[in-house]
Amino acid sequence: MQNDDIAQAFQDTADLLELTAGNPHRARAFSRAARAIEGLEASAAERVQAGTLTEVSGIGAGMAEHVAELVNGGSLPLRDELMGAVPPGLMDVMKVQGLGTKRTRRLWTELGITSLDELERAAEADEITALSGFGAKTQQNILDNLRQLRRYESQWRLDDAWAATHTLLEALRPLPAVNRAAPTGALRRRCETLSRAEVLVATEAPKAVRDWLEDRLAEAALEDKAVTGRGTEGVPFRVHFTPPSHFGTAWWRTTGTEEHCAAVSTHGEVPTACAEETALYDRLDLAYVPPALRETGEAVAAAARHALPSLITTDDLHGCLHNHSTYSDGSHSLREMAVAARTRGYSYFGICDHSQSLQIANGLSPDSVRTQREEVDRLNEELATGPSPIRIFHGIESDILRDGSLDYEDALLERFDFIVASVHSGFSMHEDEATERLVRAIENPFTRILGHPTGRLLLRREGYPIDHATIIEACAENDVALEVNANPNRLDLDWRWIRQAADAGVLLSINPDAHSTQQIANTRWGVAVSRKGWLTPQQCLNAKPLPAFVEWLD
DNA sequence: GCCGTTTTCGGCCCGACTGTTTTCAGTCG
Repeated sequence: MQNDDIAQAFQDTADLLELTAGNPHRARAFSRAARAIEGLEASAAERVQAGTLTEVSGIGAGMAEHVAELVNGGSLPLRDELMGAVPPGLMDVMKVQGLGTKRTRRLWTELGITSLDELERAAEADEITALSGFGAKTQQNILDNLRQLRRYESQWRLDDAWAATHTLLEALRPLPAVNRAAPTGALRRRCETLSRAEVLVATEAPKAVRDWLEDRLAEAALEDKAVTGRGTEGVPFRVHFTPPSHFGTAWWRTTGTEEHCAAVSTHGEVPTACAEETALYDRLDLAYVPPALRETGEAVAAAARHALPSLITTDDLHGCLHNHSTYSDGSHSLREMAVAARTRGYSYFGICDHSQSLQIANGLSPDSVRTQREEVDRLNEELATGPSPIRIFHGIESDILRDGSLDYEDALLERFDFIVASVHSGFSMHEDEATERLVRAIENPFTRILGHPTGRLLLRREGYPIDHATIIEACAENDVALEVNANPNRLDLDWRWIRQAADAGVLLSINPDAHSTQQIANTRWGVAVSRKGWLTPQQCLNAKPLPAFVEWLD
């Protein structure tokens, strides 16, 4: 059992305790334990066996016992018991933005609402305003956010779809009937969200594979040349079959959008029996188009001129900027984070904890900034030698305040090696308001990178609206890099704007926004979507080798 | 249910924002 699964069970327990009017402090303890487990580097399951789980702050004997029950028995009795005390649809109601445990409880106990459908009906019938504290505006917000949630719930995040696909492929590939199996469709194109995961299987014995999938997938349904169903975590799948001799053609046809495939077809008759995709593009005298670029027909024109760019890869990255530590809301110490970055082959590392305004994330006071500076200096002496030295740059993720200013006095701002400026509060802005706020931050001489430019959380929250062209222009004029936040919840800047930014001469910085050592690996998602934005290593800030990065800072 | 330089009880992350009511509760980050 993974730490994330355990953390989810604990967070559910916390919510259920509040929904059933249990002790709110006990609920908070479960919430705290969930976050602690989520941030663990080692497996919580192993630590509970070793008896070292109670060493983690926030986990006492009781929580360790709950983890043991979950790991050994596969379920959490307290959660199951609480779950039995509330209607099954109530947890869905709480997913609506603006509905927490208290309002959800009142909707349930006072209006008898137990599901999303009932909530929608009650809001449409203007029944919710009958509750004291619920006005017309709240009712309309509930309705709007419920419909937004419905749109989100038919979509899956790339990382979740990827994990479910990995699980399926690991089981599929050893089957004797399977010659080859690979991700295809939107998943292979690395779309940030997708409606289903697709897999292509090369086999001489499709019936055997279909029978296996019918047992393996939930809600399995057979189609002519495919099987659909749901895999782990409910991710919807479509598995296509092809004879091995036609694998390349089938892979090509299932990967690209219709628009891309049509554009390729204009260059000649597409061969039906290519075993490899590369042969297909060769036959049409086109350069091989990486799956990331098969969204539109645009790349095909460049492929015809054999002028496709050499897209960035994770191996091109030398630096890892924008990371958090225990100084603010990270799970690992500055030293652990820097060493983890070194282990992953980076030659420089940027620490960018939260600034003072972000109290919830333990934002750094000016005193903490100075203490952290001293530690950075000490670590830089320690880690500068050895076979793989790494240099730490002292940065900060400064909040962009309501008026567009940064979060410390200039005298302190100028002491950082670099500053990532990001918005963390006051999201409900009109486009001109948000754009002006960001432009002011970009024009601040201490800002070097604009962090997660729209603040979106994929399938959870829309970003604030910005005029991308104006932001890009301001970044170009002020030599400020744009972040491609690589956290799979964000992937912000959206890849659709990357090419325009790069063409305007703006450097893109692919930043993991890591809050733990494991999350340094988020970078892979940032690289994946940057490739969709045609990004080359030359256009990426942290693909610069250390001396060039230092030159850029200076 | 956790924690402890008030150490076995008593408090528990903190401020902005929204929509409501008219001084505040709930949610979010």
